Amino acid sequence: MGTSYTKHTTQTRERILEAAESVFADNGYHEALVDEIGQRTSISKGGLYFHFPSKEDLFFAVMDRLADKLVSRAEKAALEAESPLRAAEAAIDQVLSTLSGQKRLARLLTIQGYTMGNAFESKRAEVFDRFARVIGKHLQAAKEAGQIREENTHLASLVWLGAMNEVVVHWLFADASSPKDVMSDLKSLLLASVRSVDSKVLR
Amino acid sequence: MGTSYTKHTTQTRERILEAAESVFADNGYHEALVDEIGQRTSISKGGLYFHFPSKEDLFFAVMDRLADKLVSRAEKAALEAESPLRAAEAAIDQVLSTLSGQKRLARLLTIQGYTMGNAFESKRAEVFDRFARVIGKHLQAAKEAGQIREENTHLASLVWLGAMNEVVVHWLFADASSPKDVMSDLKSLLLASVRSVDSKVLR
DNA sequence: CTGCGTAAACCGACCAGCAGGTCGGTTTTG
DNA sequence: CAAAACCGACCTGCTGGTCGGTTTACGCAG
Repeated sequence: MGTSYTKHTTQTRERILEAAESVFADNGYHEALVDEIGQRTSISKGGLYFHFPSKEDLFFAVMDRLADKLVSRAEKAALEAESPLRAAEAAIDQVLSTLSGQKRLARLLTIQGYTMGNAFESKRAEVFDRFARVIGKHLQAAKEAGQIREENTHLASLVWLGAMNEVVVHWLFADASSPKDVMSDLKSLLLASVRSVDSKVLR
Repeated sequence: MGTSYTKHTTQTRERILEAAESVFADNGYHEALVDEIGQRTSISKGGLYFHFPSKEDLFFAVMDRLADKLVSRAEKAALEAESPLRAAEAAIDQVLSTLSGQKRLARLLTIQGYTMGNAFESKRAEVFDRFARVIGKHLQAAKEAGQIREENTHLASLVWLGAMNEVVVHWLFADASSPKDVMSDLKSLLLASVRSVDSKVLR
């Protein structure tokens, strides 16, 4: 129960979301054509609109699904860490290495997400906030455990998130080394930004 | 010499750029109407298209102009600093406090800039790279002066830039405290990320 | 100073085509 | 057989760009 969707419907929705994800990732919101999603799915436009009321809603659904996947991955990775600070580290590690292998997703999340105009603003905020919260939660714990110096863990989580984002974007644009390759450097920078001066031993 | 534009033409161009900037900032690329730029300028569409070959070019020109302004401000501020690290600090300080007072510009630079779709990708890269380079230059100098620990100054500059960006975006979305108010916290985070462990005295 | 011719600057009604969305009808499912 | 799922030709609003024509600016000759 819970949902009253039939199995078939759910499957189809999933198929559509999958295709839509790749189309949006390739083209960005505006340049993505509903008809192309139709083609890649072998579902007619009418069929598509039976499942989603509008292109916009479809896009939102795609983003939500994506965020769900990544956030849960990150949180799962964080669970296995042996200290709060390590957990925060593991979270960004997970996200970054996932994106490293999937340029398309990375594009969708960092760049294409914006291509919608004002309507997307709140959505973008929502998705990024979810990530920020994951990081922030662990940083807060790290602070309480005395692992870090920084007081303003919320700000610190923004910094971490922003740094990740920029590294990914730079990789996408300048196709520089993949995020995975700079991971260790990046992590030491971010750790240094919050770590208490005398806690090198701790970690 | 140099340019063969008449004074009149230059003035008009400037007027158009000004109006376009605000229209784009308010609505993002796609939702911005050329006609509205016309209205705010009291210049007909034909007149607009006499000065700029397309909406896209106009947008690019706006972004370039904006980047010019900010970058030169940042570099000027950096000149007056007494050490490379301070210079880097001054640069981000300048940018952040400028944007603090102008939400519109901030939007244009951080969010709306993306709303173009694929065509804008390289432009975005260009603009952000200019900022990254300014920061990177001073960080590099700081490294050579032994002020910082971090080896990878290029990565560090991305981190700084990304952090700034995210702080601004978060401010815009969640209308949290203005960047100016978190400046000092932010700066200590960023400084900590690169500073050599025993250089507290130095700065 | 005046008139004039040329080119720059500007006008605004019109065009075109794209793509999101609709809808009456058909097929599938249970 | 009813409802859900799907089809795809068609419609329509929107907006960037065009273009023939008008006005303004300006150098120059009379």
